[in-house]
Amino acid sequence: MEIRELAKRTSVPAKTIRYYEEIELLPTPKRKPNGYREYTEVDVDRLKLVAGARRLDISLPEVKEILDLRDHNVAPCGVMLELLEQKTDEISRRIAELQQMQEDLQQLYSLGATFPTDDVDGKNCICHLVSQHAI
Amino acid sequence: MEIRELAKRTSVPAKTIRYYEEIELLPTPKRKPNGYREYTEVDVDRLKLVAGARRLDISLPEVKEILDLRDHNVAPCGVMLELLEQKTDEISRRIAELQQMQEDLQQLYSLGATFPTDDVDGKNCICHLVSQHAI
DNA sequence: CTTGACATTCCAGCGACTGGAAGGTATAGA
DNA sequence: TCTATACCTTCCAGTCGCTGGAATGTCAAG
Repeated sequence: MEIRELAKRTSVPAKTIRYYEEIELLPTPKRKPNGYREYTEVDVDRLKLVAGARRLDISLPEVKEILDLRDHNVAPCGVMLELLEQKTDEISRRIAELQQMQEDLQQLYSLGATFPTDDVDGKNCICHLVSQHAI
Repeated sequence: MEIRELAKRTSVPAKTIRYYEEIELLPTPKRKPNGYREYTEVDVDRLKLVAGARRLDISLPEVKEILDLRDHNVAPCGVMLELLEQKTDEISRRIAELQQMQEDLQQLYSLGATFPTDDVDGKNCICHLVSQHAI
């Protein structure tokens, strides 16, 4: 199949597929006589793994690690499990950060909404509150 | 004061201050006879606003918009309030996304943990589950 | 007189794409 | 046969918000 069909079957843009090839995440495919890339079901499987991992916020170097194991006939399942656990932790931390930020924003907003909105920069300005919003 | 003190008083690295100057977020400062940048309290205030806004995940172009209003003696409080509201929405959405991802990860993990970890790529592999993790 | 801690400029890289230009190819219809 | 279109190819540049590093200059202390 040509790049377009691979793109369609994996929901990965053709442009991104070429990029993955460039960074050696995908192997260089065979070419048709006209120079077009030609893919097989094996490529579909490989790219689906990449796409699934990306959806779980797994980085390209991490995906590459998994694929490299597979390419050397080593089962990557252990590493993948570790990775999923690690991502879970990272995302928990990120959620907590965002929730804190959410609180800060809402507090600033409700305080700022009580101020006049025509103070170019006195103390009665939401901007002043933002300036004071230190670590 | 020199760049190092401005950095210290705002917790913004000197490197970042020069970068902000380059993208015209901060005005080009006066120079001492030796060529060193020289800052005043006005610069401290301005940079504190930038730093506070950044901590609330407000983008540099958005901060620039605020500063441009102030530079033209227009009170930016209205725009700032809108921005805070908008950020709150964005972050809510982001949190929801991450929570969904968290669920997906945990589901995959608990299912994958019941599989053997030596399957190079049959169906009994966490990697296979990840591949199937479509949109 | 040297050491160290600053300062300056400029260039390059991160991550994960994405956009666009310039050109080649295949197919369908007028 | 011409042309429109919808692909394909390569290569270069840009996104965002910094950050690192090299090469060079300046200044104060010991």
